[in-house]
Amino acid sequence: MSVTIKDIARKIGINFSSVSRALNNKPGVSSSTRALVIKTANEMGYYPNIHARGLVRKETRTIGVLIPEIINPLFSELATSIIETANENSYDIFLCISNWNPKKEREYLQTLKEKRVDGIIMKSCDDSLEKLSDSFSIPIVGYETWPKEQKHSFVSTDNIKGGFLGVQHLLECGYAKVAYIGGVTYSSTYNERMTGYRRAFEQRGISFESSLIYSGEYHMNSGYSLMKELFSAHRNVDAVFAGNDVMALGVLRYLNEQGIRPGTDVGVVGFDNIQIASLPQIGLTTINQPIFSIGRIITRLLLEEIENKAMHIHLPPQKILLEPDLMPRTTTCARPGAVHDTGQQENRSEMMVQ
Amino acid sequence: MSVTIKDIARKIGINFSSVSRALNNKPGVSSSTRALVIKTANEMGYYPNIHARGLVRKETRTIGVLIPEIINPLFSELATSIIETANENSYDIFLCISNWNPKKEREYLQTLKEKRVDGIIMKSCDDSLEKLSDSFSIPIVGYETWPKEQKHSFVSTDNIKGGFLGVQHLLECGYAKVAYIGGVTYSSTYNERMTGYRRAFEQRGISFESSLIYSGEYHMNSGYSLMKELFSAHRNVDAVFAGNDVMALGVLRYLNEQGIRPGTDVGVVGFDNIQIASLPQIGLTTINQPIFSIGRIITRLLLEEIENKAMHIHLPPQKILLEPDLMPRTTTCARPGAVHDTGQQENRSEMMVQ
DNA sequence: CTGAAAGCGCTTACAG
DNA sequence: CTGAAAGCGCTTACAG
Repeated sequence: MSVTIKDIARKIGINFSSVSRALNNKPGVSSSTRALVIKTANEMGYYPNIHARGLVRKETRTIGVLIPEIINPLFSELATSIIETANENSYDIFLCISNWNPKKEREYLQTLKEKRVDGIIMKSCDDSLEKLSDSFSIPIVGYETWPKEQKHSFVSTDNIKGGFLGVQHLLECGYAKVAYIGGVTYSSTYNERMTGYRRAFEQRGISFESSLIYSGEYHMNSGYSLMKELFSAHRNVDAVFAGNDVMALGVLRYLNEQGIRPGTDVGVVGFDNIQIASLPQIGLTTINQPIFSIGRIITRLLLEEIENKAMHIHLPPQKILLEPDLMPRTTTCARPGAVHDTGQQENRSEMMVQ
Repeated sequence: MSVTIKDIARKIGINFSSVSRALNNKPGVSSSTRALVIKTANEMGYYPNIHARGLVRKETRTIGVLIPEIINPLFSELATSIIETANENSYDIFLCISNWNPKKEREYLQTLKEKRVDGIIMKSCDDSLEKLSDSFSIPIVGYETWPKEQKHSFVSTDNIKGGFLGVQHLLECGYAKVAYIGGVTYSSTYNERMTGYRRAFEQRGISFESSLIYSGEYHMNSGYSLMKELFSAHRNVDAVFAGNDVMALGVLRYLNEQGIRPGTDVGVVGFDNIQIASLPQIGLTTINQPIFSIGRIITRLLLEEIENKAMHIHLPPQKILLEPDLMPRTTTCARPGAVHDTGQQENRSEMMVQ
């Protein structure tokens, strides 16, 4: 079928181990036979069998990436960034999509072990990994979610602070009844962003109403229907902190259908700062995650750990928290009687500056 | 390091070939030893080494997916659909992003060969594959772009018809000066969609102006700057057929900045029908590609070819062309004096119905 | 510099 | 039903 080093060796009339040495730039071959081997290999259309090589070298130059989805631009940007960084270091990517399904996540983790990837980058959608990861000799770096007992490094935006910044902004704008429309309850982001939400209230000495806290899924349709639900129960809500940008788009869609103006009538803040959020027609105020940096940092961290492991160096796991930023746009604006500076940078024309 | 079948065999005191048979549900082991093997394997935390297995079975249960990017929702939706279908058939995915770079594309193709993937799904960003694919014994199914000499199956939306539908719609709406702001010139989609553009003019007996044809990249920023360029050269242009939705978003952004109303002042039609296009704030008229079906069809076709190859069945390559659909929204509308039915379904309130 | 051998972890005919 | 052997395609000490 395919050409092997034995085929090449037979053709030239030398031992196949010399072919291997020649092809891998190892010492121990005369430059003349080396040249001949390379020439013949090209002529015969030879390319190495990575599995055979991996079997003896015990590395695959492949890293597994396990994320909940790829449709949300946050994750496609993360994946792009990871792939780029990995490729620069001649690693390839195995992509697994858990679809926010903890069971599927565990199955994939198993597959990645069997595929003998050199390392894993993952965003767990629950904490089920806690037990599983015990049996892991493969380096893993996590994004966002990580179990309490931290056995592996992970990188995340500071979700608590992000939630705090978003809700603080809404309160400073002068919105009075601020709801939280969060994503999946068993995800760490749901809880951390809610903690931020609470702290913003605490800081102002206001108590928040737990009846204004909703949860669903990190999808647009979920944002849409939760907003509908919220409004039919609490007509006087005048601001929403959404679990992420995609959900916020669903919220905006509902408001649009109802003829409710975002910003002026109801303030909306998202999370992630996906590209679409900055489109002038959308103008979604949101919390920025430096997702491209996150991808690079995670990948570099993982590659370091892979190298360290190969050299039998064991370093304690790292925890890297990145700063979120408030991106004020047109879905929030200062309201009559607002007391604080809103930090607004991209003002809408009708906005009141004090 | 890891547990192997030899470790298990040694522990139980049997030959490792029996362990293999037991673990793979092959006949030739007593049910009692089979049970013991499975139990012991679990206790020892055994999982098979896929590379060793692949080496002898000559399959990897992995398919390579080589696409230009993943940020454009069209491609993340395609990837999602491919991954789902592949997983249902217990295949995993190797993801490669060429970044619209023909050189990188060729390198990746090489990598995929070395990784011994069982098959490849690819969207080529140029026709360079024409030579390369000669040396291919791996089944490949293409999306969109394919070389003239068709040696492999491929699946595509009918881009010519799509271009035709979009521009026909603009002309029927009554727009007079319709520009084409296309993507990468060396991509097949650029050319096919332009062919559709031309045919729509021909059908009406109008000649089109080649000075209104622009090309750039399939990104938002490119749409933005090409629109700027177009407008500074031809102020009287009143409609744009964009190379894809992402470019159309850039066009809309520019119009928005200039205070030009899409639809009323300048008609805009995109291509792809990515989710965002249907947001009420965007309301982008576009050509739908049934991208989820495309992903399923491509993957199934590839899996069939992989099976056929294993059974030494050789079938001629297939060419599957899917129907595009016009999705009329608010970035186009019938203008005073328009002669034909526009087929508009989601009318904007100001729209004139005749 | 070159060849012969062992071995990576598995599967699969082949004997018994 | 079980064991011993060959082999998948490669790398890498070990002799010469």
